[in-house]
Amino acid sequence: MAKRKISNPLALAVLGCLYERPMHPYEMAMTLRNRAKQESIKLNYGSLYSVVESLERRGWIVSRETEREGRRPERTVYALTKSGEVEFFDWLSELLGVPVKEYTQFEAGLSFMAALPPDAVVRLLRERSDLLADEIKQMNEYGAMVSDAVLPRLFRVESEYWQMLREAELKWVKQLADEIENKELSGIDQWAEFVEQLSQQERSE
Amino acid sequence: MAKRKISNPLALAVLGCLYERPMHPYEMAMTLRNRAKQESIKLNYGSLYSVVESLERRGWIVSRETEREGRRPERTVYALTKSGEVEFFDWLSELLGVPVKEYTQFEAGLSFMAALPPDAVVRLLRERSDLLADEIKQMNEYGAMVSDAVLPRLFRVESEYWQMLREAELKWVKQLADEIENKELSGIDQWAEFVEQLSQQERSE
DNA sequence: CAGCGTATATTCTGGATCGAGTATTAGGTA
DNA sequence: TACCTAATACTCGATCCAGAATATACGCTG
Repeated sequence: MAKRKISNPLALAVLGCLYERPMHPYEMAMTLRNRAKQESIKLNYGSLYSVVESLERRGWIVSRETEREGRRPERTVYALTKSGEVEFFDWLSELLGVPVKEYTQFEAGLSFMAALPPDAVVRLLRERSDLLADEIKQMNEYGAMVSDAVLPRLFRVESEYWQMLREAELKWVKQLADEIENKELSGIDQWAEFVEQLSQQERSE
Repeated sequence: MAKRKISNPLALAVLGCLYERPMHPYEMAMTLRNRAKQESIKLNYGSLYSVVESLERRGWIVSRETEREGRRPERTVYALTKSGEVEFFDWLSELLGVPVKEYTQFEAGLSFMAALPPDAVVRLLRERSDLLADEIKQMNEYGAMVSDAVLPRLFRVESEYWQMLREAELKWVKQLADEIENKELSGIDQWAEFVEQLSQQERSE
């Protein structure tokens, strides 16, 4: 599984938009926004235009025409090519079929958790739990608002996935906080003195 | 919560290493490798040196001495400063206490799932399940090998977290595949014809 | 002891990425 | 009608970062 030459998920979104019909970049951005896809694919204008450029270099999309309405800025409309369609399906299949390791910020934090005193960690994990619970509540409220008639589940599985991950995390974080508090975590007895020792060090300005 | 000036998690790892004792960059890399932290924080040499440089520019670390053993390449030893220690704790606390949105590849794939025919999606999700199950099995075997005596749980919570996420995903992916297969997903009746329609389009070379 | 792979330690380069900036028009309002 | 804000559409520049390249030393094998 060699690394894809273009790996920014935003490029997949561009291919996905053009799979439906030709568009200019700003229109793709609007389309993604309207469908709430920017919740699952990071959209920023700088990246959008540079990604479109590199897709064109690869020959996966072609610029069709540059139109202008009135004296608004000129806009370039792009269309998907045959090879672009192949790449789209191929990439999409790989994303769905093959799990890859992703690095999360929280994981990085957990890696160095032991540098903080146990009680501070418990406090932070509780704070995280609360914020996660809020977020989940909001997602539920929003989800209840959007009925199947408006947007069938088919088009919002990605947000269900994300919500599921957050719920799983919430449960886990609560449990970890409890385990630390109840001193059930192996290594916890050395932890406090370990932290104490390290905090003695002198630092230059 | 303004964006951190240096946001690469590898920088946190550098601060974390130097919190223990002064080191040169290559030594940090080895330390992280030995503790299997590169499983949760992406480590690559190019980034390591550039991150160290920018930490120095910020004044969070200082270069102490450049030594050389024999005629091996010269190496620069860095130490944490007071402000670096402050940044380390501050950053670490934020990572643990405040959940942030992260964009995963799979989510991006799910966002455009509807572009593939239902049966293809089911096949891909089953493939993913199998691979996830393998991965989980391997993590379990590895975890059983590493006893608490060797490496207390305190120092491997990050891998437990990751494993938990994968297990949750596995369960969810299986369920989604079943729902599609049993046509329980709302919108599924239009799906097939929607795909059919789009696939009719002509593409330039 | 010549040769080869691996470990040590860092630098270099070009492409990716992000946020901020620019310019125009449309629409609302006081 | 002059002003303000929001929307439209894109561009620019600075930084970030991955991967490859470089250079030396060590240890093993035949």
